[in-house]
Amino acid sequence: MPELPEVEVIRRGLAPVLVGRSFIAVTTGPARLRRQSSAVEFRRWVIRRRLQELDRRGKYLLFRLEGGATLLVHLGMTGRLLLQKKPGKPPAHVHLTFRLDDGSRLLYQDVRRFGQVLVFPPGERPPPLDKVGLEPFSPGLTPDLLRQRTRKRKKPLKSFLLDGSAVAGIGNIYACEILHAARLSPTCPVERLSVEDWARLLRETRRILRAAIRAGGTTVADFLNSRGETGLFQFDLAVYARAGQPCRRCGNPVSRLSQAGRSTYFCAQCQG
DNA sequence: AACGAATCCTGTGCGC
DNA sequence: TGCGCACAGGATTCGT
Repeated sequence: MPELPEVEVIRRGLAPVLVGRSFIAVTTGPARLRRQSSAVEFRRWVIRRRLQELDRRGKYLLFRLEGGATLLVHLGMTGRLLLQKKPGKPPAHVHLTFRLDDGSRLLYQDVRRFGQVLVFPPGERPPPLDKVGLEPFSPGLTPDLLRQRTRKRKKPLKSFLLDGSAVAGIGNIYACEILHAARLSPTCPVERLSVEDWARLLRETRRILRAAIRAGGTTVADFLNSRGETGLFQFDLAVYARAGQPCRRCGNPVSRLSQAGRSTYFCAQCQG
């Protein structure tokens, strides 16, 4: 479900409430996530540890705990982190419940169970982070670097954006929107892009991600922030899930094709 | 090495 | 109304 903007919206919602608090109990549900630490590991490294910082890398959330352990959360497709101020009837598909020292609860809910919740002891770098590319807002990410990294590579531009090894945090929705905004074809092999093309792509990437964060993320089906609220950026989407409807720039009907098993929405006129 | 495809899950919405 | 099928925002693993 959530891409970089949605994860960042969750981070910004949780950080002011959670930082400085400590976890006092953890409960695990009957069904396991794709990747999930054991209850014993959670108790050992998370319980009675104060939360010092809440960071984000790509689509990963990193809870930095007192003593140096890290709790890593990836929301997969349908994961949610929900904050319950007062104990109430928990919603369905809650797989983890963290109780806090002020009586509130942090729930991890995930219908499809594609998510990950893993704890890493102090000093251990979480392996999933090794494959995460540069942050889109990092000053080190430049058009020249992108041009260098894509020499003699024939991967279609859309797949390149999705795989996250160069630029982190972009998923299917924002890949489609960014390519449309930059007027670049999703099928174009990356080796054919000029430095000017990469500069435009990078500019539009930053503009769209920033706007989506400001709008509280995109809710197409499942996304809710930590307070259970939807985002608003779905009303600003130019192409995603709009096959057959007129392109907002030129009026041509939006096309749809399948790339690497995912739907790509684009305007054949604007993105030729 | 660098691609694409299949895979892990459940829920929803469509056509018949 | 019910059934089967396609599809859904991600990351990993496997085959070519």
